[in-house]
Amino acid sequence: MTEKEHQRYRARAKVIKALGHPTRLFLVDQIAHEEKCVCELTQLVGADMSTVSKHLAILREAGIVEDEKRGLQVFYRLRVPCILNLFTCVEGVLKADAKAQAAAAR
Amino acid sequence: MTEKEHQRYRARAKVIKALGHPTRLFLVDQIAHEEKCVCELTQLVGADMSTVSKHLAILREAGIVEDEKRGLQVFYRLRVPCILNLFTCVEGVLKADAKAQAAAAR
DNA sequence: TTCCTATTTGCCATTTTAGGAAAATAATTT
DNA sequence: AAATTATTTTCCTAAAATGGCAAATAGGAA
Repeated sequence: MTEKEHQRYRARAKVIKALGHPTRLFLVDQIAHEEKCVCELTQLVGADMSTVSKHLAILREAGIVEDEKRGLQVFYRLRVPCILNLFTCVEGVLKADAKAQAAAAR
Repeated sequence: MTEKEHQRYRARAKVIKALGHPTRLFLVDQIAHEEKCVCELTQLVGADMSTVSKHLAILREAGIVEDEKRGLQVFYRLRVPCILNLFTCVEGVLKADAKAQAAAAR
């Protein structure tokens, strides 16, 4: 792997890694169809607001979501909708797992 | 987020997290179209074989790749081709980033 | 201004991840 | 059987990620 290649894979990995956390996946799902403020997301997640804020910051820095401040609140929305296709694929992996396990048990 | 939901998101995150590393993304790319043995992948990556083996194990445990031992060698291949679509989406994120940066600089 | 609310940031303890070196396994070859 | 090759596992250390609490920041309302 050349240095240039490595750099490219690092950039890609940063985006994917940002999605590699249960809470952040949940957040992406929550704002998939309509923007929501941190306060609402905090309630939905059920963790400290600072924790949720930091998760959102990671998604923002990865370029997956964008934010907009209106009054006191900050609203987050999905920036790249194709992310949702990813979920379909991941479900495919999990389904293949279930099938393989069933076959192994047979 | 209920416990059941959390469990579901954790399973999904495990799959995605497995992809969230430069070397593992590179490995997936390398075996995308034809299986390769650990020895060949080790040379391509340019790291310790034990390191590469461990990365492959993470991908296997996530259900993304599968392995087959033939003689002394172990060959790895992609198990879920839709993973490759993900790369397209990630490139989209990176491209959107570049565009936004260009706009901000203007 | 002062108070209140929403959000982010800094700090800290804990856990997880990464990667190399060496040892352990496994299948071939001599 | 002994030596060789490919791979995995174990051990260990360094680095990064997590998450809550408290403090800082920012905007709006009294």
